[in-house]
Formats: sequence, C-alpha cells, structure tokens
Amino acid sequence: MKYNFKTIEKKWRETWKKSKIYEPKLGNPKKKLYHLVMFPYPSGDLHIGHWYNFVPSDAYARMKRMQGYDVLSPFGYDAFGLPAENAAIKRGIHPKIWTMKNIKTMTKQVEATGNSYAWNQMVITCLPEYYKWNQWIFLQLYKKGLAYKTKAPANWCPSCKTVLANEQVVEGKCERCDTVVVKKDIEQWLFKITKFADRLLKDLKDLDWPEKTKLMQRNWIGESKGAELEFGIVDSEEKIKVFTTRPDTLFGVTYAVLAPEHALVEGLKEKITNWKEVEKYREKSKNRSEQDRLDETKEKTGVELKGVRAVNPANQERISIWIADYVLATYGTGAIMAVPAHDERDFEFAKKFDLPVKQVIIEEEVSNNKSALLESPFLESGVITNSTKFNGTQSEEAKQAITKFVGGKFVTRYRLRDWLISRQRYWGTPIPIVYCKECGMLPVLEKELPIALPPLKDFKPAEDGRSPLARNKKFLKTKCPQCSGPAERETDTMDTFVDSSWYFLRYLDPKNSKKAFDKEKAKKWLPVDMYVGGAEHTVLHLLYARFFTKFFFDEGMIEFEEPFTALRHQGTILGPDGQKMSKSKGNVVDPDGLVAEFGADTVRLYLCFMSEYSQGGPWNPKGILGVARFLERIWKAKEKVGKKDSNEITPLLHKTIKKVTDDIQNFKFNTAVSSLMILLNELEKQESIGKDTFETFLKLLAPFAPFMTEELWYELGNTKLTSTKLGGSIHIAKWPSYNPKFLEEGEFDLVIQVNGKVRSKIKAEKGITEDEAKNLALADEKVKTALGGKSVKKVIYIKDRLLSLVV
RNA sequence: GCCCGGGUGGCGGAAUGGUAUACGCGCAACACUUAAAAUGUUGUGAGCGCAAGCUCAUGUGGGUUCGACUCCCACCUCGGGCACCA
Repeated sequence: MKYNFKTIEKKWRETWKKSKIYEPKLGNPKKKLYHLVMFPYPSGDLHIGHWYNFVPSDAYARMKRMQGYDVLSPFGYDAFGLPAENAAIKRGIHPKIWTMKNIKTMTKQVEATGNSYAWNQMVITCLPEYYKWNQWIFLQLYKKGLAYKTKAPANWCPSCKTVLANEQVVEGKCERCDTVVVKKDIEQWLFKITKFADRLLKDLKDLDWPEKTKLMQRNWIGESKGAELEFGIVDSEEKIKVFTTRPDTLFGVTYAVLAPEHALVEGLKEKITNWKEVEKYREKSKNRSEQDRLDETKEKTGVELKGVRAVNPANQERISIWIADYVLATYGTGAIMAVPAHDERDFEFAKKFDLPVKQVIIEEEVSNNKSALLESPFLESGVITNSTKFNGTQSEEAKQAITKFVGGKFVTRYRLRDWLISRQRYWGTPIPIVYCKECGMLPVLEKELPIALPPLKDFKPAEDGRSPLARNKKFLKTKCPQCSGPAERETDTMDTFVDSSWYFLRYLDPKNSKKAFDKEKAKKWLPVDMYVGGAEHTVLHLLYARFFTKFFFDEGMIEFEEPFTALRHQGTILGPDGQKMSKSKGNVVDPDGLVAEFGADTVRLYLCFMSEYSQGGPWNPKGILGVARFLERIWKAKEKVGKKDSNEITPLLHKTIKKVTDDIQNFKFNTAVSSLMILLNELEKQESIGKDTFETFLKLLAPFAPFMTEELWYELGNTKLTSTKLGGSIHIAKWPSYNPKFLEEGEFDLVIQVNGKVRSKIKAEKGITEDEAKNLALADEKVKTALGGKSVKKVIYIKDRLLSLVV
C-alpha cells in the first residue's frame, strides 16, 4: 500500500491536538527544558524561512521530550509593528483586524508543520492583556530612573511633514516621496541600557552562544579603556574635558577639537571672534542629512574658534581649539585632544588645516632623533620622545604615569547608546505618561493600566512630529493622577523590541491578569535552555532581552541574570537560483504547496537534510525527491518486519543511535538524517527486519518525521487510540540508548600507509594491538611491494584505524 | 578602512591531524514494461593503463608533520557585521 500522507497527517494532527501530548504540566517539572523559537511577525504568510527556523529545532525539542525532559515549547506572535499600519492605509482595514486575521491563517500553517508546540501558552503582543505589562514594566523602569525623556533626533521627511521609521528611510530618502530625509530633534523616551553595559559585556562569556554572535555583541557594546584629562582655557575658568585611549601621546597634542554641539562652544561665545562663522558651521552640521553622511568622502571639515586657546596640562603649551563634526557629541566627553602624529583622523585634519604635527612616540630609541616629517601617523606603541621626563620610557607603561602627572583619571567608556523607545506611530504600546499643566510630567497609576489603543482611521503622524494618537481627543485628554485637573497623555508608542524583550517570561502565564509573570513559575522554567532564531537579531533583540532580564533580576522579580542559556541560529534558505527569495524575482519556495505535494514529513526531513543548519543555502527542487523516496522506502520496509533480528545489523544500529543522538544534540540535523539513510540502506539488504530494530529506527526518525513514525508505531501495536485518548505515542516513548560494547566490536578496515601514502587495506578485528596490526601489514603482498625490501624505521598505530610505516 | 566567517565532484554537502568526496541530487547502463513513468540493480572526481595499479586533486603559493580539507605564514576571492567611537 502506498504511503498516503494526506489522511495520515490529518489524523495525527487532530489526535495530538485533542490529547494535548505537547502541553507540559507547568506545575512541577522534574527535568525541565524550555525550548524557544523566536516568535514571528504575523505578516500573513508562513514562508519556508519560518519552517527552517521552527522545524529542525522542533526535532531537537522532540528528542529531548523522548529523553524524558518536561519540554516547554511555546509559540506566539510579535504582533505590533509598521506593516499592519501600511496594510491598513493601503486596504482600509484596521491594523488589529488585519493582524488577527493573519494570526489565524499563520497558526493553521504552523500546525501543518506538525511541530510540538504548547498552543495553550500562546502569546500575542498586540492584545491589551499583553501590552498592559509593557506599560507596567515601563513604569518600573521609570521609577528607577531608567526611563527618561530627552531631545533626540528622529527621521523627518520635510515634504510629507512626518516622522519616518528607520525602515521607511531608503538610502537616505523617504520611501514614499523620495525627498532627502533630515534629522529633527524631538522629545523622546529612552531606556538607560548603558547603565548595564559592563554587565552585558561581562556575562557574555558564560553563554552557550555562537562565538560570532557574542563577538558582535561585544563590538556593539564597544568597551574602551582610557583616560579623562582636563585642558584649561586661557583667561577662563572653563575647562575642556577629553577622553583618550592614548594618554601616552599627551605631549604630542597640537590642538583640541569639540563636537559642534558641545555646550562649551556656547559658553565661550563672548570670547570667540569669528562667532558668525562658527555658528554657520554648527547650523550646517545640525541639518546635515542622512544623504550627506552616506555620500561623504571622508573629507574632514571644521572651524577654528578664534580668540580662544587651550592649555596642554602636560607642558603648558597653548593650542588652538576647533569644532569639527568628526568629533561625536555622543561619545566620550564630546571633545578630544588631537595628536596628529599618532592618530589617523587627527593627522588628516591637521594636514587639511595646516596644523603642526609633533611626534612623541618612536619605534626605537635612537641617540639622535631628528623627527623627520611624518608621511602617515605612527599608530603603534613604542618609545616616548619629546616628552620631557618621560622620554625613553615604553609608551604602554607611560599611560598611567602621564595620566597621573596631569591629574587625570582612568575610565572605561562604552560605545553602547541608550535605547530610544519612542515611536511616533499608532500600532504599538502607548507610553503610560500624562502631562499636567500644574503638576508636570507624571506616570499613569498602575491600577489604570492598560492604557488601551483607541480606534483610529488615519495612521499618519502629525505635522508637528507627534504620533497619530494626538489627533484622538478622547485618548489625549485625561485627568491628572495627582490633582485631577485637565491633563494630556503621552502620544508616542513603544518600539516593538520592548514587546520581544520579555515575552519568554509571559509564555509561562499568558493569561495572568495580576502580574506580568510569576516569580515561582519563572524559577521552575527559566532561563530558556535553547533559543533558536535568525542571526539578524544578533544585536538588538538579544541585547534588549538581556537588559530587561538584568533589570528584573535587580528588582528581585526573577532569580537569573541571563535569559537564554544556549542560542543557535538557522541559516538562510535561498531561492533555487541562489538568490535571496523575493516575490519580484519569482524564486519564492511555497511551503503550503510542498506540503500538498509531498506531505509535511517530507518537507521537514528535507529541511533537516539539505544543509548544515546554521548555513542554509539554495533550495534544490529535485533534492526533496531524495527524502520523499527515503520515506516511501521506510513505508515499504515495514512489510519485512518479522520476529528475527539479525545480529549482523546490531553494531550499525548502535552506532546510528549514538550518531543521531549526538547530532541532534549538536544541531547537526543533516548528518543525523544521513546516518538514518545509511541504516535503512542496510536494513533493506536483510531478509527480515527484527521488530525491535525497526522500532528503534522509528524512534530515531520520530523527531524528523513525526506523522509517519506515529502511524507505523500504531500499526505495530504500540499506540493506543480511542476517540478521545492517545496512549503510548511514539513521541513520548523512551529515546533509545546504545551499548558502547557494540561500538568496539566487529571488523574494520585497517589502513596501511607507507611513507604517508595509503598502500593497502586489510580487514581486521577491532581492538587488535600494534604488534598484531604490524604483523598483518608485513604479511600483506601490497605492503611488501610498497616497502620494496627496505627496513621499517618507524611505526605509528592509530587504534582501530590505521598503521603508518616509515622506511 | 577595520573585525569575523567561508572557498571540497556536474550540484547540496560529509570528514577538525589518520581511508578525501559519506549521504542525497543529477547523470549513464541494465532489469521490469508494448512504451513511458515509477521502482529496482550497478556505475559515477580527473588523467594514464587491457588490467592489477599508478599519478594528480579540498581557492593560490609556501611551511610544519610519518601523515594536512583540517595546524602555521602570505595572497586571491565570496559572504556577514561595524563604520570618523578618540
């Protein structure tokens, strides 16, 4: 009988759902395993990339379940975001209706995969029952001073008169009207993630994450150790504070540079003789568009602050002060000491404006150091020169000494910026803040939560840069929580990354209306043991989730500091042409069509088999035929199942158990499947297949092909099925274990090398000694020929593998 | 520019110091068939040879080693990330 996947898959999908075998009892797990896939955005269509994220990792979850773990594998939707607004504008459907409809469709599609999700734990972030807690968390951060409001630049389209999300800026231009986008300063909310920079960096080292991902997070946090030094200003009480990683070059400073926005510029206004010019430059750099920045040829610009001079604290030398936009206001102190001889950017700037270059570090100490004109800056460390009493010391060692000499201090700086969470958008979580004319800015009372999104028809931000929520008077007008006088609500909504920063906690208790999450339940199930998702979320999502977790820990709300103990990324599946899939290229692989043609098991198996998981690669439409044949052959092999087990197959069976177990554990799904294929190839050569052997084979295959294995398991009389109950399912059967004894017995091909070249292979018993192997080799005709009568000088023996003879 | 990660048959890939090319796709021949499809069997890196076999081959060039896809050095190339971070 041919394998009829359609009826079989339908039958088991329904049976599993009814019997709830994938819904763990959350109460008291003996051996918990929290397996999590990154929840998708409900775009309305589950593409093959989703399958690739969800299916192989489900194989991992399934094996763990069979190994006796209480596996929690939940699923949900990251349901706020811009596409819903765009769809609403385009088709006139409300974002919520569009989103919920998509969720319904996608859930059906996800169910088709046969994945073992605990559907009863579903989380949907755009529902008030979820975003209420975003607001609550915001209030906790606010209370601790970790949520604050400040002027921050937003993307502004001067033509549409609207704020744009980053995704709406395409190559520095507005995606709608192609106008060059500028930065506009507006009051926005930020989370103080920088306060956690050191811990976010330090705690990376213990995580079982891809090294590359950890490295990217490290670079993003960007730790740099250096000194903070103060430069005096002639005839002024003001000081310029600078941050430098090279205090050893202090004697080589020939000018100082402030960021154009630096507050001191304003403070020195009275003294500056070319104020007009200065102001013009400041204005220009402020209005600098994204486009400009992208086009920039790296040519340095700047203006000298004429009439003011700074004093080098090391040698009291007077130096010029400049403003230039190559110095960033947002990093360090917003001011630098310029050492053109030892810094590339300073060198370039000095050359353009004809500023002095003074070398203070040389490669080696020479008796007569005439400093020749430098053609390029000398960036390495070396020996100090031209620096009075520090001459002749090693520059690395002089760092501390020189810093101390001028009364500076050593500090650690981070590149990481605070997290801007304000969005001037409709489809997100409203920020729970009100503004009262009398009492000022106040947080919403916790008992007032959730502040629900009001219905709205027009989703474009207002011309003053405010969110569309500002147009809804019913939403906007409220009472002051303090004086009950008239007040206005904050109209910005939160970045959707807020939603995804703690959803893994909510899964335990998605309906809890009293708390965001329960400490006791969290203690039992978290942290997440295995997190699987795309590498594109390497930096932002993972960093934000770690930040939230550390905050919750500090607040005593949970007892762990890192949310994701282990992390794996799936690769990207490309179209058959090797290009990224896109509708316009017409190279999109449609999973629904594949399921209809081949069945879910086949699609699952091929996704696991086609490539190394983290690598991905092009989809080969013919390749899937291989695994389809494999399943058909298993279906046929069932007919050969008899009582007698052949001993011959036992060593291979045990080898396969070990290989499949190890490979799934290590996310090497492709080689796990290939070892099952090898086993089947051998089983087919047998007259009859033992029932035990076949059952073991089915169990090993069950994580990959849950439907067919369940059906065969049932036909072999293991699964008990009544109209409402499922007993003895293969998916909760005990995972096979191997006997190491079988791996050490039997025959192997002893490879004989002479002078490093393979000259012969001899069948031998496993476990033979070096002498036995040598005797076998020396008796072999081919080896004799290769040796040519010469005497063996050296013998290398690798047990159960190879003998290397050197003559 | 800087930092990572790759480059293996016609194709997807396997092998992390020990038989290079497992497994699969494709291709070829044969069997079954009136025929085709499906299925099954066998073969399949390149070159030389009737053959046993020999030589060459994991981006390129060098090195370490009895032995290198694997380790080291230099270069070529593709992909990813960051990008004036002092």
